[in-house]
Amino acid sequence: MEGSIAIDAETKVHESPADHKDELRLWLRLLASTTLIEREVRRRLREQFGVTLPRFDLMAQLDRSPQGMTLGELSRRMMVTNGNVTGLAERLVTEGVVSRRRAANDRRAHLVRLTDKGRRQFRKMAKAHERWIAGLFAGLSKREVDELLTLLGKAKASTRNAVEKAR
Amino acid sequence: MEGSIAIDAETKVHESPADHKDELRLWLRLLASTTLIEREVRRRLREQFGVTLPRFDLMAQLDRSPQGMTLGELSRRMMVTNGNVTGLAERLVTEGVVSRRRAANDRRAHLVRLTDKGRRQFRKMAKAHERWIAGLFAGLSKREVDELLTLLGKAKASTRNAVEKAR
DNA sequence: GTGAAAAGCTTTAAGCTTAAAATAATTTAG
DNA sequence: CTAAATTATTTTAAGCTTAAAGCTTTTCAC
Repeated sequence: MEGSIAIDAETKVHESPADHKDELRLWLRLLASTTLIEREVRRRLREQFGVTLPRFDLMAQLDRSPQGMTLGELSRRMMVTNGNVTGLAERLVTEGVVSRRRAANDRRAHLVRLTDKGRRQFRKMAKAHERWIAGLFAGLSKREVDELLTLLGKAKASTRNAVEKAR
Repeated sequence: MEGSIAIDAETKVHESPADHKDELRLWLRLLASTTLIEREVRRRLREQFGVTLPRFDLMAQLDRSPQGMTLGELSRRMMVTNGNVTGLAERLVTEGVVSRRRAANDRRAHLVRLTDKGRRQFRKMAKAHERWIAGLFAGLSKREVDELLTLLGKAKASTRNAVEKAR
């Protein structure tokens, strides 16, 4: 059984440009799942807290670093460009939820961190956010959540590896 | 077996604000995986074809509908707002890869479709795109790809269900 | 048929995001 | 020590994206 399947797959590879439909479907489904959740989270953050997702994300990073973080580190963790973080942080400073000052040792770098107000606001939002996410995944068993975690971990590793090689 | 697990879960809910860390980790990992792939695809589309991801996405939808599609249908399939599609389509019409005309029966609606030039361009990009995706997932076995497809299908269903209820 | 509601689309204003180029400070090579 | 390379960040221009408000056309209830 398994043998014949493998042979079929091999045969296909040789008789025509390999078909990668399953991988393509996987990518489309991954993207759709993410978009669906992201859209809902965005909506609730706006309606219930009047905040945007990027701002919430930035605050979430800072919440884990009480001592603050440089803009560069923020942009790496958020997987967005430097310029993006510059503008986002600026708006959050204006709002008074983030503070910003020069780094002690390196005069190029700037440290940002949550203000007390920012931390209070974030903690409140984070609690709701965690409940929302649990609710959105409520149709999955604990086992399925674990499997997804594992498989997505592999997918991430595979992607990183391929991206690495492509350079 | 199932009973005891259910009781544990219940107990947790009562003794402390339920902890949903695994679901949260799952969401963060899902988002990270998607972002990683999306960033790479975006980069290659730009470098190798001088096209943006949203434009590629729009063309991909149209490629499946030779008879054309209304802007509303496009926006639903792409999971973006109407206004977004209006602008995107406009730029693609200017480029000459998409055509646009009033619908025959409904004078509110506009049908867009790929021009011959657009279709040729898209097909070329789509081939490369399919290879890229296969390459990014090359570290996964066929079995793992299938499992991910299944689990993500469940995740999508779970999300849709939760979003539905929340209204 | 007529008025109200819904559907399809566009416009607007604001904010997000990127790539690329520029500036300034630090590190490294020789 | 000095020139070159690297690092941290900002700026710019272009495009993407959204929510909300508005316009036009169609559908629905009566």
